[in-house]
Amino acid sequence: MGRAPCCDKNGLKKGPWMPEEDDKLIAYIQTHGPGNWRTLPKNAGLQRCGKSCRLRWTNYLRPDIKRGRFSFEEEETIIQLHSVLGNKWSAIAARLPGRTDNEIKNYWNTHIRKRLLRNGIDPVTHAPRLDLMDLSSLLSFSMCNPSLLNLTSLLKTQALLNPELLRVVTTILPLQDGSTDLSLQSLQENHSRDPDPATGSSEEQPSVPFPECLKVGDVLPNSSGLNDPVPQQSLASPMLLCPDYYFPEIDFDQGSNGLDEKMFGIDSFRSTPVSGSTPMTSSSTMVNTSSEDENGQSCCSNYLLDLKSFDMGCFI
DNA sequence: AATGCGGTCAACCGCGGAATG
DNA sequence: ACATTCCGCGGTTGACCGCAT
Repeated sequence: MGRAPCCDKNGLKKGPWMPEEDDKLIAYIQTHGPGNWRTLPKNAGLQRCGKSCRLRWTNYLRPDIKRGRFSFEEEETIIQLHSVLGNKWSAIAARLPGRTDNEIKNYWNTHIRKRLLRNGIDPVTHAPRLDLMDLSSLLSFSMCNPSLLNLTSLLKTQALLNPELLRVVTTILPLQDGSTDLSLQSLQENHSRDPDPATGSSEEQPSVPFPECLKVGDVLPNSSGLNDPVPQQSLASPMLLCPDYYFPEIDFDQGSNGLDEKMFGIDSFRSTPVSGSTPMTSSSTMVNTSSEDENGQSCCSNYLLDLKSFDMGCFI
C-alpha cells in the first residue's frame, strides 16, 4: 500500500482565509515548524486540506516574505532570469529573496509581460518582434536605422502583420529607395513634419526628442572631454538603436549591470568610443553610457554602436 | 447611484516527478 | 517492482477594487 490520502476533501473549507485561520496556522507552525502538510490541518484545528495550508503559508504568511512593489533591480533581475530560465517561477523566486514564485508569476503576467509586448519584445523569446512592436517604436526604429530595416523583405515575410502595421510599413517603404544616406536624411526630415500614420496626428513624440539629427558623415564631438579608459560595455540590444523610444523608463546608465545582449538574444556587437573624429555612418547609432572611475565619480561616455553585423533575423 | 470594465492578486486546479509502503 | 499518495510547480480562475461612463 502507498501512503494514506493527504486529506478527506469532503467538508473542507475553500476560498479566502479568515484571520482566525491564519492565526491558527501561524501559531502551529511557530511551534512545530512547517512541513507534514498532510497532518497539519487536523493538528492545528483547521478545516482545510494540507495543500491549502502549504500555499497559504508559503505565499502569504511566511515571515520572510517581502511586501510592496517590486524595485527596478528586482524587475530587471526577473526579466534577465526569465530570458534564461523561462517560466521557472520557483527558480526565479529562489534568486529573489523574500519574493514567492506566485508573486513573481503574477507580477510578470500583469506588468512585465504587457510592457515587453508594448515595446515590441516577445515575452517568451525575449527577442524583438515587429508584429508586436507598437507603431511609435517601429517608426522610431525605421527612422534611426533605415539601412538596417529591409522593409521589402519584411513585407514578403510578414504577410500576416496586422493591417495597421502594414500601412505604416508601406508608408515608410518609398523612403527606403535609393541610397541609404539620402533615406536617412529624408526620414529624419520627414519625421518632424509628417503626421503620424497611425493616428493621423501631427504631434511630435511626447517627451522624448528624436535623436539629434545624426546625419551620415557627421563627425561626432568628444562630448565626455575625459580621457578615462573606455569601459567594456555589454549594453547592445536592439532597443539601443533608439533607446529612449523603447524603454523610456529604464536608466541606461545601469551599464553592464543592466540589460544585456543575452536578454535579447543578440550574439555580438561592436562599439567604438566616440572621439573627435568619429564619423557617423548609416549603420551606426549613438549610445550614451556612464561608468564610475576609481574615485566613484560618475563619467559619461558616448559610444558609436556599429550595427553592420547585426542579424535582423531576430526581429522577425 | 448603478453599471460596466479592466487590473490585480490570492487561491485553486491539475499535472508530473518524487517518495513511500 | 509496483501502486498509491505526496509535494511542488505552472496555469488558471474569480473575488475584489478603482475608475469611467
